[in-house]
Amino acid sequence: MLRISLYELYHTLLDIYGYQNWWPVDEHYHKSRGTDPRDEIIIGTILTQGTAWKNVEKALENIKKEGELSLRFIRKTNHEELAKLIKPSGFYKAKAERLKRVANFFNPTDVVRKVSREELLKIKGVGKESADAILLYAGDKLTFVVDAYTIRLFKRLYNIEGDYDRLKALIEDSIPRDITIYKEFHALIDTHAKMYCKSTPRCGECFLKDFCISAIQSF
DNA sequence: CCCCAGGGACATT
DNA sequence: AATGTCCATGGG
Repeated sequence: MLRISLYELYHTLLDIYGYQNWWPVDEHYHKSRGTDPRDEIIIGTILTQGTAWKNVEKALENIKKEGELSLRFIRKTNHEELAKLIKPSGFYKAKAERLKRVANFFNPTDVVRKVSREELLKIKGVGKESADAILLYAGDKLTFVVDAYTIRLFKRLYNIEGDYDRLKALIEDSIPRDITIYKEFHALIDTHAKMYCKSTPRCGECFLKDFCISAIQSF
């Protein structure tokens, strides 16, 4: 028996924070250069692994400044140069290799809409969250993205334990099967987790405390 | 100084 | 199947 249904949670977060419009891309950049904005989403997905988005933005700016924010640029740039450009995003040597593998996978381009989750998961460096993020935000495929914030919020709010696929299935079965709602809900969860349901939560100020199991007990 | 951030691979138990 | 460790920069 949930104190607040998942769909009510979605609407509550939407009322408070408004539309997040994820995934953020520089539309003007891609329009003026003829590059694919989906490339930016795929690149950002790898760069943000275990890393604050602020640091990813620095890396993306470096790529724009010194090269081109596209998968073809990733393919033609050597490892050392690529690693140097993405250094601010951390884990840069591993991420340079992951970017190369993903960029080569999406060659020829425009297969992102047809690719399956299983195929993406075969790429070393692409786990469940990255695969789902690419599918949902770059491929407009109806699949929900679970991340560390989702697991933390749902554990506290509902006492639902992690396990990626179980949580993913639960959410997909609890809200309307709509691409925009999937995109927004995931983004809203992250926004709320960053502002209130942080590593050390600010339960006293949180507007969800009356619905939250953890807040009542200990915070 | 500490902890944490839009994860994932790999080793250990 | 769970848990630990490493990868690494930058901000609070």
